Amino acid sequence: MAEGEHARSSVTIYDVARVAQVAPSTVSRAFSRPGRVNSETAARIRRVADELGYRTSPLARAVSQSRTRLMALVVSDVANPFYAEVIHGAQAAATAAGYTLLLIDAQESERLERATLDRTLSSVDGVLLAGTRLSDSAIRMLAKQKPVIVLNRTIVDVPSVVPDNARGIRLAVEHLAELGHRSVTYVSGPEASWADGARWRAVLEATAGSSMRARRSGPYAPDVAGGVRAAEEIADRYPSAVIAYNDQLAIGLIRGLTARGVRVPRDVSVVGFDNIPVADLITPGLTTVAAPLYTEGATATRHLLTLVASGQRGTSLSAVLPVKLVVRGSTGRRGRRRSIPTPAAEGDD
Amino acid sequence: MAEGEHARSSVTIYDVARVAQVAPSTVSRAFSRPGRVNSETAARIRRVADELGYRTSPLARAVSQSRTRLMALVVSDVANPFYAEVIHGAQAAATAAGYTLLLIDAQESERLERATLDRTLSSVDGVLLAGTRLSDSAIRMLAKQKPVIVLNRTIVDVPSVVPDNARGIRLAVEHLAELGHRSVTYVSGPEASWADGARWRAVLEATAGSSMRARRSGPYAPDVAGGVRAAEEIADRYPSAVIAYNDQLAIGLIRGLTARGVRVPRDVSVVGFDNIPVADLITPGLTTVAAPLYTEGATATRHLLTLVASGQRGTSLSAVLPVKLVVRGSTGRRGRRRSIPTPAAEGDD
DNA sequence: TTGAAAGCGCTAACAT
DNA sequence: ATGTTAGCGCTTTCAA
Repeated sequence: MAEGEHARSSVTIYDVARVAQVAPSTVSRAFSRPGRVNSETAARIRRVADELGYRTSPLARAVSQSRTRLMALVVSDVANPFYAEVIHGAQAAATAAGYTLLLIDAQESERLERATLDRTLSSVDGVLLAGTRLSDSAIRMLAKQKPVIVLNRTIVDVPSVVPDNARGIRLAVEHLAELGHRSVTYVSGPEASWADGARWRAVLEATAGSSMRARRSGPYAPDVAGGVRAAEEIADRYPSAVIAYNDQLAIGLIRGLTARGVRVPRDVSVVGFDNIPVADLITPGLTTVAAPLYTEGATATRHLLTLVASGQRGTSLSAVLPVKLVVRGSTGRRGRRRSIPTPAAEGDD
Repeated sequence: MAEGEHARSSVTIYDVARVAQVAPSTVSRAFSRPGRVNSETAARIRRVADELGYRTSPLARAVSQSRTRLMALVVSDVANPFYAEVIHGAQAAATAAGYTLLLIDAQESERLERATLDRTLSSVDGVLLAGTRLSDSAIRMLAKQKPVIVLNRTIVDVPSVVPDNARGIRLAVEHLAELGHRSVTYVSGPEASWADGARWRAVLEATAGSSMRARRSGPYAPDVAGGVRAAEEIADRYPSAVIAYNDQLAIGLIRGLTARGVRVPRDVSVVGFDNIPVADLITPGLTTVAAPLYTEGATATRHLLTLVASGQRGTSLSAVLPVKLVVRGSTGRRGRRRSIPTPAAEGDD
């Protein structure tokens, strides 16, 4: 091998076969179906393979088997801590099953997402859509070609994995009610988001029976900057309690509010959603609905691989994962409000 | 196609060839070397391909070309925000070059890393080692088989991309000196870490000429928990200024210190390294050396693909990326110390 | 510019 | 239990 160059073509199954004095197919069997070959022959083959430094070629195998042991994981922004946890779970489950992850970061661009997915689709056994810009119908089309699981969104005929949004929001609302709050504002995320709709509906449901009032503000970008903007908009007639679409929005909200002299939780209580790691690091700590991010990724992956293995399109493979409320410092008893001119219409907060 | 099943075998190059009335090889050319085929024929082929819904198979192509357009990205923990940024940059650069990322999360396990890499190696054109448990020699071996770039670490004969640790630390030390600090403690990360060694050495160098004293504490795990532990150990004779191995350690340190009644920055100034997004979200904001995380990922990827394209083992492709100091609230003037029994030996802090 | 044929590394179907 | 042959989808000689 010339200096400065990489190893040429690798050792093939034929090389092993020749040295081990067996047919290539036998070598193949020795590696894929060890049971179907004489144990002595198998041992000899393995020994020769080791000596020669033979490595099977997953790609070549994939071509002849049309089974790649690769799965695509699509997110809209890898750097988002929400996805980080999901990826972590997906990665672990995939590795455990002998699968490898193809990471596709759509970078918030539908065009890029389609293009990349298009290029990649034939190389994978299945697709996990953790964060996607694709329309429901586009996803249904996709699901006709390959096994697909969507995360954090439900689509007719496509299996999904979602956190129990309704219960999470209910827990949050109850928590606020216990603290004496009589009204809650939902600070919403992206308009088109299924999760946002689900959460807002849950707020309405959770407050319906009680004496709590629900309002909505937004939409805002589901990041810290979006939260800061939200704070600007609600600062002059801020509510006593807020539930934000997600943690990042909540964190931005707290920042923006604090910067304007509104104290959290003294003046306003803030609840987030997801429980990303930062929630515990900021001051005050963020009270939030803890979604099992890691588990979502892992579960979705397992379901996907089940689908792959069965070769069916099991739409019944959806899951709703349990959530819980993590109470930290950003929520507190409803206090006497500082005197701020408030529209007369609102008498109770 | 049976209901509930996925699409059978896809449209091949042969199907297109038959319908377009040309030889398969011509279709192949039409897609890979458009110049080498009559433009009218090419147009016809493209039209037929579109009508039939033909998609090239990257895998089959890879088998015959031994060029997969896949690259492996190895990290030790996807959920770590440090890697999140790096992955982001790598992903963007890879996509831009028509490459797809195979994400390998070693989950802090060398065994798992070796195993996964082993399984995957033949499927990729190159490897980007962003966070690895592998030994220098193991990496050199690896680099003999495929193009490799290491991040945040330098290894003889293997091209790398690292931030300018020395300059970053120097900036931090100068900043502390200007604030009146006369001594600095370096809270170190993992013992085996190249970056940790580099940073500690940089602390020594930066303080060498000046009147500053340097001490070292650790090693600690490079995460928030590690920082909390570090706080426990240094709390009773805490220094006036600290530089931590990385941001997570610094954040944990601040937490632990604060919990023990030591105020930051009033009692102790804390500087981190990396400038992960959280650094700006905590209270007080973390003063830190900003490493160009995204750029590191992108640069490393570009270098890797250059290597792949050249087919050479260019060890000269290493880069040291510029850093800057981001001053936030965690550093301040050295104040009068509260009376805490301090070993008499230390008179100046 | 195009076609025919051989080959990439591996697996599957059919023999023996 | 093993060998023989054909074939996965694409590319690459080599001729024409």
